[in-house]
Amino acid sequence: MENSADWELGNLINELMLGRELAKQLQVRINAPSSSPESRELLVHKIINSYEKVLNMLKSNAAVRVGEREQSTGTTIAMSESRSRQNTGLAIGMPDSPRSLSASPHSDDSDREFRDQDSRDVTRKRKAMPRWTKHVQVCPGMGLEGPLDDGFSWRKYGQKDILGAKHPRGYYRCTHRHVQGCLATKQVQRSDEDPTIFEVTYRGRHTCNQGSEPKPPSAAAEKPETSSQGKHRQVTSQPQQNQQGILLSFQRDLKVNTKDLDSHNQHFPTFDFASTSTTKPETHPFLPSLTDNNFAGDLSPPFMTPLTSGSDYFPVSPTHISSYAENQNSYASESEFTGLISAATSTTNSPTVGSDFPFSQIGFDTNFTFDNSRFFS
DNA sequence: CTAATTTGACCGTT
DNA sequence: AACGGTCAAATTAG
Repeated sequence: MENSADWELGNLINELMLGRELAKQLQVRINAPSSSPESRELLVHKIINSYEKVLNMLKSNAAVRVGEREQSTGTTIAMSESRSRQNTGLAIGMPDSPRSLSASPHSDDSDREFRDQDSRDVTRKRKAMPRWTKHVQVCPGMGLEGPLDDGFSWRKYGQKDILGAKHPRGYYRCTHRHVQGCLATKQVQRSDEDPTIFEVTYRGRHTCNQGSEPKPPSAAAEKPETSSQGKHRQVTSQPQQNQQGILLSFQRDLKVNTKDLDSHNQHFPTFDFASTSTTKPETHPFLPSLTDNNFAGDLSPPFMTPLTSGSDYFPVSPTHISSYAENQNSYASESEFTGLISAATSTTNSPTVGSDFPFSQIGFDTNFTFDNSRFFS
């Protein structure tokens, strides 16, 4: 954790220096009557942005700390996902209103009375469960395989249209829930702005021993969205790799999520999850390294494994941060926290980091976080 | 046949 | 009342 802290500190300093620089420029222009009001305005804008970035960093940092503290005292907090409702304007117009015309003659109103306490119980337990979100990005080119194969077997138990979200959210629970009482659960939601990104919210930790029953490596995929006709199968997967392996691939694939940034994403045509087969092995034809995707299956909340350890929040928001800032504020007010991780299936194309990363000029070290083993001190 | 998914209904929370 | 999460009957896949 210290490294990421270092990194954040570095960013803070960089950002502050940038702000100072901008302020100086502004000072110069103020004294120079020749400068246009527009340029001054722009500078002011930049300065404000700079401030906001810094504040966001600090806030999220504080949130992490609070989270850790609460975790260690036994009260778990819910780390909620962020729904960035702000659109950068380039969303693809995917006409999906999954079910609107369903008037199936299928009423089920059975006796739910005796189920009541039980379900209440369950939900209460649920509530106390840790929850963390990770952003997973699939690689457009490779299309078929879902990135969401995280090393566990999930069974879909529901899908819901979420208010304001363009895509429905899929609900999954551990396949072995009833056999082993594993209460792990996850939700998968495709990002609005960038369909290659999925927000995967995990909840609860796997208590099942998935590793004991190895399945052949599968390139199975999930397709959170269901077109009412297309059937799909979903995920089943092999046991976890050892942590080191995970760590390595994680390290390699880690990306900073700059959600609001990529308004320039070219959206590939179809992104057809539907065609993915499932439970069966099917090693991926051209992507032997597929298993790299499995890194964070049981990446449990910060307190469980070093990998996520609170450092998974990268409040990096380049140039336009307006919407981001807004979200940040709402986290703060709700005292919630979002871990944002964008992990790509391929290192080869990473639209997010790099070119437009603002700090790069000041020497941004891509190895910043996950190269140390003492996350938890 | 068994197992997984789909999908409307139910229920707790906000 | 609306929303999000879950349940479970019906359906589909293997």
